[in-house]
Amino acid sequence: MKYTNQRVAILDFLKDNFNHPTVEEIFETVKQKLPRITKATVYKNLKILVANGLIKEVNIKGVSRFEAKMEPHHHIICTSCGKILDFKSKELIDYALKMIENQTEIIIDSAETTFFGRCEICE
Amino acid sequence: MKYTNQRVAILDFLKDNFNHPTVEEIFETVKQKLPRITKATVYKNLKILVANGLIKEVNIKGVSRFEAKMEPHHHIICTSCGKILDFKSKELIDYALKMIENQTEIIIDSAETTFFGRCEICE
DNA sequence: GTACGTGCAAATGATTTGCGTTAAG
DNA sequence: CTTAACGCAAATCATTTGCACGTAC
Repeated sequence: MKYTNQRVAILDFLKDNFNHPTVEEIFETVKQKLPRITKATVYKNLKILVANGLIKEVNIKGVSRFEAKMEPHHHIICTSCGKILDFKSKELIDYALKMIENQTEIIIDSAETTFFGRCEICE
Repeated sequence: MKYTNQRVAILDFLKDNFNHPTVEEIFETVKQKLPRITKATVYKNLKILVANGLIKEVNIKGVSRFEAKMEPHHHIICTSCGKILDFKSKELIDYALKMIENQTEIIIDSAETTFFGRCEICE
């Protein structure tokens, strides 16, 4: 994979942004640095960056969002303001895996949990 | 909400089908009973059935799927054959909620967990 | 220099919308 | 009877693709 300007700009943006931006938001921001970039290029690059394990794609309410935080973690979505918070808990991940291991024959590789609620500002 | 033939057919199909069908699959099946039904009608009805709490929408790998099983449960997806299994564990749900309650100010209403792994046939 | 990536425009696919007609209650 | 829902076609929106040109390595 070549580290082109476009690719690096997308990566840099995601490394600094913890709001789980959508394709549209990534495109609009990167466009400010590289005005000639197109959405097709953003799409192609996001796919390649995901495939190379440099970013993660999360689907929230049918919308694709991206993040550069690679450690396993959960997402909490405020159903009032739409904010997406990260929630990391190794205990919870381990507990879930043990639970499944005990009750099924299935070998789990990864898990994705999304919680819905109201954040401290909105409640 | 009126219980039209189309709506009842969709509901009946989902009540008997535990494979988390997509819009396309629902459309193709219901079409056999009601040949004049269109995809637009299926879309409109799925939305209304979700809004009325009669079915649930789950988004798996960017694809919308539907189910009539309303009790909270988790999904396990076999990354080899694509099969989607249900996994119900009240303990796990309670544990997750307690974990968040202890560590944040957020009030959680619901949670959606998707596990990725290989099923007993594929492993 | 070569292969991979870019930008553009066109294609595809999913979902939504508007509207005249039909049927549920 | 009245209003919500249907079927159809067109519109919209997200994402993908093909291809000539450009650039990272």
